[in-house]
Amino acid sequence: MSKRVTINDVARVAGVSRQTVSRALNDKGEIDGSTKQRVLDAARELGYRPSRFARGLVRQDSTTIGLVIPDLLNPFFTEVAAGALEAARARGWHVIVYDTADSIAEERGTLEVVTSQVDAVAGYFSLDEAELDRHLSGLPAVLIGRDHRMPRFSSIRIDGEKGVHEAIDHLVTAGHRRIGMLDHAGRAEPSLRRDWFTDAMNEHGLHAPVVGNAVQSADGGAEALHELLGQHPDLTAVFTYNDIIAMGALKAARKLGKAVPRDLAVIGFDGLQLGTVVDPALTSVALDTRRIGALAIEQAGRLVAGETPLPEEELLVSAVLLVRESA
Amino acid sequence: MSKRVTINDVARVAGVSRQTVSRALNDKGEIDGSTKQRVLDAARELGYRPSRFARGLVRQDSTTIGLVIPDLLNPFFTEVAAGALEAARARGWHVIVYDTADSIAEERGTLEVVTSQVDAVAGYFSLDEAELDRHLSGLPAVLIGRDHRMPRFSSIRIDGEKGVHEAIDHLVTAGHRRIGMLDHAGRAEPSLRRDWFTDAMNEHGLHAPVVGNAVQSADGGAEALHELLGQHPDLTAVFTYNDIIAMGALKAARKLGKAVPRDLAVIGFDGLQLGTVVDPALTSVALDTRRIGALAIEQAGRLVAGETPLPEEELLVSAVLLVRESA
DNA sequence: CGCCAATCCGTGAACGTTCACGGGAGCGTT
DNA sequence: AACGCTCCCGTGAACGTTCACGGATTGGCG
Repeated sequence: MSKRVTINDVARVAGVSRQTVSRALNDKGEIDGSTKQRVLDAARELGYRPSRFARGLVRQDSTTIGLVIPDLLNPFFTEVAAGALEAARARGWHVIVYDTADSIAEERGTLEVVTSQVDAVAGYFSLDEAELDRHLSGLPAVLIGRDHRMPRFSSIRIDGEKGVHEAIDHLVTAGHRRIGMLDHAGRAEPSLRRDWFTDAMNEHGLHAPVVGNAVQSADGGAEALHELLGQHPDLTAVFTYNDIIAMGALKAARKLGKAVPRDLAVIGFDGLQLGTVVDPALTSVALDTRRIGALAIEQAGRLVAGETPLPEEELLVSAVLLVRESA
Repeated sequence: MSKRVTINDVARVAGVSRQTVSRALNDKGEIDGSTKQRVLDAARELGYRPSRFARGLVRQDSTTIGLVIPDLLNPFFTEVAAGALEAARARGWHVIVYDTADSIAEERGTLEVVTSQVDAVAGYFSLDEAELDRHLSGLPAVLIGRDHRMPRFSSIRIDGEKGVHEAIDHLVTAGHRRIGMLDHAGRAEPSLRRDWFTDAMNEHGLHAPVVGNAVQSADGGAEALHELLGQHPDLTAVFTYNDIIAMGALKAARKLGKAVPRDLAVIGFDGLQLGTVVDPALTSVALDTRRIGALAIEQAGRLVAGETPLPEEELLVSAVLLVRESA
């Protein structure tokens, strides 16, 4: 548990002053070549590493942003995170990733600790704004996929309406009439995506869409499709809450002896890269996931830097139909 | 670009001293209930947030570890990262994630910047130890999946030998004799996994194993299988460098009209959760990915905290055959 | 009334670095 | 010889917080 080696130790060993050591290490000018080398040698000798705290304290740059994600193992969030990391790297910012494990308790715990570690936070939150505000105590925050009422927040909006309409158009054009949906079983109320689906169906004069609920996993999707087809064997197409569920459905369909897309068309939501590894490749209402992550980071960074934030209309990510093989 | 609001501002507004503000915010004792409330109100009013730098400077706790990963979109590394995040959260440590985008240049850039932001680093590096050491300048480092020679490093060793032997045993028992491998095409030299494969084959008296090279992606795996089967149509089984490649191979096999595992058995490496969403579910030589990440973080954290590091034998992660459906 | 303890609060110092400024040495110019 | 310029280096201050200590006020008790 030895004391930390400081810049003064290096200075003493090299026979110079603090400032000269600082100059040597930061490649500032105003220093002789030979003394610079001497300082560098001394630093290496002593195993000196500058304290990031002391350094951060005096120069105000160095921004790090907290990225809060419900579940890194969910490929959707992985892609968002990847986009965020890329954007941050381009700007020289740092990202601390927090995985809340889909748990409210963990989310609270994360919020508790995050304020003292980052300059701003972005991500997926499920707490209401009042509680968020209370925990964050003034920390700039960017909410993804969710609108804000308090002006202190910023948000990245996801618009899937157009994409879902395209998907249903695509199915109807191909002759489908009996189209079901696999919503997710997580929250109490039906999802926004389900609303888009219902609207799109109504627009084609197709009513009473059949809906099943799936846990957010491939197995959940498989089970839900089983159940749904058990009740409504005449369905010729299904739209799912997301790609994970769709991939489960794909597998279940094959087990049931249904060829995709001939006997059953499947359209997912998210447009994951992963959709290409299954057979047939998944047709999906695609979101630009990397862009979502990049926008979130960009906005968060601007908020802390005091730059002019991105305008509302640029914070919108729209989905489009990505036709592959499953429909 | 207003000045930062400091603890002194809060103190002035609340009509107390710095120290009292500090006490109020950190739930220390020795403070009257009413003044504490007054301070808290003032802090909220002003939007005060303590500087993490100043705080970190004076109290020496708060460790953050850098996690360096070649490609977060690769599900294998995602699982490792998830394990790392979980372990870090349990310990109250923070993790800054760096994605080097599979590029040496980015890896160098990351190393350049990482030393000033974290207390230790863990992850996958492709630079040689000498250069690593030069860039890291004394920063504790844990190498994953790779042995170290310099005692200053620590490493998480991956042993796949037993698992690969199990895999080949499994195939041979099922009657397979003509078994090929899809190695990865990245580095110059053949992989360790290929060595294990060759050894296992030799043990069964099966020589001259046929090997193809695949880019690390599903498409790469598909292409490589095409090519391999083109040259050696009599193969009845393939072992692949990893699951991603295997999933591509799976898809390619189906396109070629080969049923898996009847006409062609496929065994991957990694044991990704993802292997269950494809059909048939992927048989694989499985690694405990979460444990890899957790061990890396644990060891890195111990190094910075000065705790006794984990002994060599605990830093070993062994692979075992995970039989699902594709073989 | 005097004393002690408990409770609450404030003041200097320290953490380790960079910034702003100043100063000395050496050399050339007038 | 005086001056100015360039090059190199050092000293005080500042960043914002917590720690260690000491002081003031109050209440209780003999």
